[in-house]
Amino acid sequence: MEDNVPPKRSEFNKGAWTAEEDRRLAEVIAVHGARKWRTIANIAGLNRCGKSCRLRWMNYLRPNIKRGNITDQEEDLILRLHKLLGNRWSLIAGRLPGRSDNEIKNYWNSHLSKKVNQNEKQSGASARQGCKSQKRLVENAKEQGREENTSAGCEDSNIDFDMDEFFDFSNDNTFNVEWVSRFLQVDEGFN
DNA sequence: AACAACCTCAACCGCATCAGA
DNA sequence: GTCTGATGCGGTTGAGGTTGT
Repeated sequence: MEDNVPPKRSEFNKGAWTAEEDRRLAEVIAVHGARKWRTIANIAGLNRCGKSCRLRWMNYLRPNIKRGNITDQEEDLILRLHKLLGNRWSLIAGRLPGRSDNEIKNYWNSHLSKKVNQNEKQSGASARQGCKSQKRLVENAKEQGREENTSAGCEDSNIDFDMDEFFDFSNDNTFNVEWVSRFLQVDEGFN
């Protein structure tokens, strides 16, 4: 029955990574950089798919990665950003240095989603307020003269401007930083 | 002490998007 | 413009750990 079976991705190693695999992956990335993940997996002699290597690097091996001990400040920021962005974990993680999208997502699912649900039960209107907040976000952004680049979308919230670009703080976009922090302050009143 | 129920988090999967040929 | 492989993302799963009975 096993004859003539073509190689499949199911033949890759799965499950938890060993310390030796971690070491080999880190070594190869140190030399070749964190790209071409399939090549990296081959060079390292890891019987893992490229995706698996990337995930391991991004969530665990990457330099400066922080794991566990999410502070109150970070938690607060996650809550606020989730309110703005929804389940766009990579964007949220991008605002939390050293945190991975996977960790943020896990933390949300195991801790914060319950908190939020409880809060929403306590104040039934809060969900609607959240929508209002998002609408205000869009309207304010447009008022600030950013009508251009409004094509990409966030289907479930009817936000129709390019959130990725809007929240790209990486290129000295002080307008965004200041504006969002103002928004977050104003939004306090809705909680 | 033993077991069940629950929780956490690392890892996998499928899909969407991007980039190069 | 189209195709194909690579990459990135969010949802989901399951093993191991913790807590409650």
